[in-house]
Amino acid sequence: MPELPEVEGVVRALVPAVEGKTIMKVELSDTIYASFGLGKQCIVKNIEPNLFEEVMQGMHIQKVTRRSKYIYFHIEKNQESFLFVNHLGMTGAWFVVQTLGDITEEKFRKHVHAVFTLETGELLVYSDIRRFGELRFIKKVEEHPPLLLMAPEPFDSVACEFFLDKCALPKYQNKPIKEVIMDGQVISGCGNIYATEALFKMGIHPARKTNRISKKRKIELFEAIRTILQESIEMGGSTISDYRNINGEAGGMQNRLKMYGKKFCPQCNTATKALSIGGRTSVYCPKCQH
DNA sequence: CGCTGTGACCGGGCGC
DNA sequence: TGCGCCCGGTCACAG
Repeated sequence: MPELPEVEGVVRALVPAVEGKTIMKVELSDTIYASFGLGKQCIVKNIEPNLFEEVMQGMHIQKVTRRSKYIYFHIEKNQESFLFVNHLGMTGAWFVVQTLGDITEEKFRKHVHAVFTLETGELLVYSDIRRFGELRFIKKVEEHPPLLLMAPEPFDSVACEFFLDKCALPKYQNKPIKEVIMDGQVISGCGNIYATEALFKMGIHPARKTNRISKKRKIELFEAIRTILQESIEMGGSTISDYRNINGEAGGMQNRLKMYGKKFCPQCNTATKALSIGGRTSVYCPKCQH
């Protein structure tokens, strides 16, 4: 499951591999075409697959950046600039290879959905096992309102204050803190893994009502989230199931996780508990987290 | 109008 | 072996 640190790793790998190159050709999977025929929009959103292939042809990739868990390809053709936005969903992955056979893992090779042939002859490949990811071609972010509603980047100087302000709103006050910190409109890029870790580090029960945490502790919690996101970026992200970096390598952060997916608390050895908060499994230590 | 709750999208993996 | 169900990030849409 790619969260912010994993997406950051993908972007850092994509930058030197594709920036400055031109897309000569795009081929989308039969699955994408078939879904469109059935009135669905598998992976490619808000545009007909054949039109997507056509419009992406000849696009020059100027920059690749990350915004929350989204990857922005800043592209340009005939002096006109566009945005090609990707979310990896649960199982999306990018590869830059000479041939599709260079993708070593079969499960990724089996689920290739978009192949961009670059001017160098290399293939920029998007693979997505569960197809929860999305590829979106837009002129500017305003075209897709959810992108405008995202909280500031957690490393942005205003992010903590933004978080505190959101917590004070009636709609968030009475919610479990874990649900609030995982809300992309409150904090950007903090998914289940890092929310679980930060709450454990802080000794806060995931179901604790947001307004039952002092401002001081909220600030400390925000700092804990920011710190763990930073640590994970430096470790190359967490490889829990299907996340791979662009070279097909796993990250190293999963070995440092203390609570996510654990059966016993690493501090007191008590059996962990799990409950569902906001529809997501939330693991915690009943003795260390209150 | 704003907020809340729910469904939809998927296939790997696991339990029975 | 085989089947059915669970999981999850995000958004659309219903209520």
